[in-house]
Amino acid sequence: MNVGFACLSIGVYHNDYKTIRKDNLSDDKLIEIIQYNLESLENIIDYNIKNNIKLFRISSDLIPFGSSPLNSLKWWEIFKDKFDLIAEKIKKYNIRVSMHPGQYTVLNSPDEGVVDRSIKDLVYHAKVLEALKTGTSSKIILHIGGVYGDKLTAKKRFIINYLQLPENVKKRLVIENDERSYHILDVLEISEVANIPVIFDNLHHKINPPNLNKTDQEWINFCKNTFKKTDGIQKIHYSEQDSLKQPGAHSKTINPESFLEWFNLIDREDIDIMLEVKDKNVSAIKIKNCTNKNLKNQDLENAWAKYKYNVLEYSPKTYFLIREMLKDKMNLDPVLFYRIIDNSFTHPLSINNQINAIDHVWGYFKTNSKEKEIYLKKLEKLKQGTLTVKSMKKYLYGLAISTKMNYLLESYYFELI
DNA sequence: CACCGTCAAGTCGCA
DNA sequence: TGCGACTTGACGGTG
Repeated sequence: MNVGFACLSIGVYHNDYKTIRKDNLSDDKLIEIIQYNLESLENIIDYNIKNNIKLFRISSDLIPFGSSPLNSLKWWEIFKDKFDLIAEKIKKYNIRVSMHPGQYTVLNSPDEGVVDRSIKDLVYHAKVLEALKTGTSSKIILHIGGVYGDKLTAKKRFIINYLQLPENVKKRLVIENDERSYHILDVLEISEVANIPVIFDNLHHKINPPNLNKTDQEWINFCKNTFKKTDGIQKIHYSEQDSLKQPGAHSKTINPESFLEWFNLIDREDIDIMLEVKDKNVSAIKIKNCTNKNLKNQDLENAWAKYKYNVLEYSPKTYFLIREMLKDKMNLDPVLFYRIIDNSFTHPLSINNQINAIDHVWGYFKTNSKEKEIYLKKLEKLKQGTLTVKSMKKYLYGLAISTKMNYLLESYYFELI
């Protein structure tokens, strides 16, 4: 089983995607942004290699206006060297990459203009995966689209438009059940006719199930049959509901107990699981550690190094508890480890604890007396309430960047929660 | 410097 | 009929 995450990662410097508004668009600006975004992609691929993550979704934002006439650049030629370099890494480390066009790519719309733009968008996605020299197991995941008051006709229109797609897109396209319109049976029916692999999404399924009483395991095994040899091993999406938000909203983090309970029922090892969750790579590593039968103490030490100042900020008590726990190298319990950490984030924040964490982080910087003076002044303002914790953390983040303090930059302290 | 509204894409549910 | 929700960074304007 491989587990992966989508698009962005926490604790990776320069991993974001820039874009541009129509009003101030120019080729020069586009080139500048694409260069930056490819750098981000390479940084995340490097992160995945370092952390042995074999499944990853590339953001559609990689090339701004990638499928619009507003971008007429031959970016795959202009940046061929960079694409080749990233392609080599993806191949060498056997990372399965995919892409997932957003909610505005609707292949079955009754509006021809929308369909036309959607086809162009799918072609753009295929072009990225081709520029990265990936095989046809690198998929483009698409939802069926709208219903327009007549689902049967809308389904037929999806199939007709699908059949008109260029061959290189068809080879990569897979379809997924959504939380509103097309449940897993709808998607399997379309698959049956058009011969398209199906991605099962557990949360969408929970919210929008067909009128047929089957377990997730049964549906996942039905979907398995839609994957041909050239499609690679079966891929599914796993996410959990954010209890405070509207149905379908992804949780901040994955709860290992919930995941394992579900995963044990699925009872499959020959499967790739894409996690859809706010904390991205953090949950991917968490699930990797919780399912690793050969877990080493060092794995949890590495995980702890990234979490520790977040935990300290919320609960010094938990901070010392985990430190004690990790001293016992014989009894590794990753599920308990993560339960305690995640539970600490439910503690109310207190300014004293936040300042305590800030002081610990400050301890990393070997600074001159002038810088120390600036820090102490800020600290005083913080205590008086005239400076926010957010501003202070931003200041420390700037210091971490300028002093290349990788230990801090790779931690979750500046980003999580 | 921080914060807020607007923009851009397509669909659907609700006044 | 038309607006808000969904998403997210850019950007212009305000405090």
